[in-house]
Amino acid sequence: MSAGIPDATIARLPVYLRVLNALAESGVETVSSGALAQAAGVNSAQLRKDLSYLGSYGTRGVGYGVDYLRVQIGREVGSAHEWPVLIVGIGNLGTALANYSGFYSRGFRVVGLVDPSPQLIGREIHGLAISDLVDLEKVVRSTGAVIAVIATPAEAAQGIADRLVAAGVTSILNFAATVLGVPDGVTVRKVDLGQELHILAYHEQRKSESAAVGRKSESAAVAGKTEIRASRKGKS
Amino acid sequence: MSAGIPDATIARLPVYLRVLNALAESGVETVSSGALAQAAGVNSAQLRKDLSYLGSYGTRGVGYGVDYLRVQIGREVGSAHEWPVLIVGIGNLGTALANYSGFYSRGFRVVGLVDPSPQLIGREIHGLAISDLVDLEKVVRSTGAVIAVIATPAEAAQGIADRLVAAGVTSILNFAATVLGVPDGVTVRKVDLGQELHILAYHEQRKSESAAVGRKSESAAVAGKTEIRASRKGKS
DNA sequence: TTATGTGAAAGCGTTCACAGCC
DNA sequence: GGCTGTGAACGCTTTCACATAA
Repeated sequence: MSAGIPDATIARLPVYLRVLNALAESGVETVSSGALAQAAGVNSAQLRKDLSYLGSYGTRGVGYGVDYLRVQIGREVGSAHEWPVLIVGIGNLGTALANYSGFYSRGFRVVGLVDPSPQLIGREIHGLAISDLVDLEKVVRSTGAVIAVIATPAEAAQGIADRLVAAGVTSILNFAATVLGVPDGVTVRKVDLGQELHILAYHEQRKSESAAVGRKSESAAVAGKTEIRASRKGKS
Repeated sequence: MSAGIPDATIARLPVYLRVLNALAESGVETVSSGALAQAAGVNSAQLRKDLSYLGSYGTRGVGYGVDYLRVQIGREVGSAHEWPVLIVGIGNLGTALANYSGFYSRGFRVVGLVDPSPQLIGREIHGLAISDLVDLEKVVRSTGAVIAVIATPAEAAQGIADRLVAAGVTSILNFAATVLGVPDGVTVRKVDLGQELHILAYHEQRKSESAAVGRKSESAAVAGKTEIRASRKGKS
């Protein structure tokens, strides 16, 4: 069954898929959960549990068939479905997103670029012309996009979100530094580029603090959980 | 005490700070947890719990002093500390990050930009010239940066990470689509721009599936957890 | 014997609900 | 009376540990 897969797992599936693709290119035919997990940077139990949500695609005592698993994950990841995506705000970030090849390989198609700047309107990125912000609703309707990315300044974000929702968009990825209010039934995910850096800085500070303590009393610092290893994303 | 604040809380503090700054500008002197929480897009209990990690800075029956709370959060968020940050890979994403004002307001200073492209070397962003990748170690040492951002293609990321670590960097924010191996004591956080979009698409698919079911049997769809509301970030 | 698949335990983070203080 | 601060409950995620199957 493919019902109720946790968000955390959904987020990792594309990573597994990328590793599997690399393995397939190297001619590897079978892979164990341990090897796959290491390549993907996760615990092997986690990998097995993640895959178990999709079904039992491994062989006990052997491992997973690389090609078979690629197909299975691919189905879930949505190579099946091609999602048209609209990007609003074609500054540096919006341009980076429009150029981002990672979207394409996951089944996303950037079908619309919107910006209010006269210097940008009409310019093309990968053959797609930037539309005027005043035509936002028109672009949403003509492309049929239900997923949109907001990469505008914070001040503009709420107004654009309102217009997107009114035009039929039901999922928004928000890069603007503001909290968006949307009606029920619309999903918003917020990405804050500063946030991640901020968490790093916090740990960095704690590292240097405990190092300072360590100089005073060696044992105390090393005890009480050293736990400063390479960490992965929490995320959600 | 400021020991062991959860990552999730650390990630939200800057949001609170931004809201408080806006309130202060509007001349508001006191704010309740409910009002602040709403503006920040979180549950009021969550906000109170988050603030309780910093200390007891509110007044029961009254609320929080806007200015006082700004100072307290500001201390924790690191306006105290100015973090020099290095960005490697000045493509669209790297440029977007170099221009991102959100870093500055959180106490980060972009002190180095590095790229191998001859077309980019020497160009300036906000008065900071792009250095040659071959001088990476030199830049790390001269700037004293311990935090670096990797915004390069996936193939280059691991090699650059190795060089950064060897040069003394201990925290890396990785935008490249690859898992970085680093020694103990070095922290890596990975940001995958496709991942967030991917989670949105998964929910979008489930929305349309349950809508289809809804057309067949109205009650079944609405029962069993409608739970499609505006969601926030899971973080990690 | 080997490696998967999965209940059970542990760990985190969020939310509830109310005691405590102004 | 009102709002903060927080123990307890809840839910989601990760990890352990082992039964299960090749």
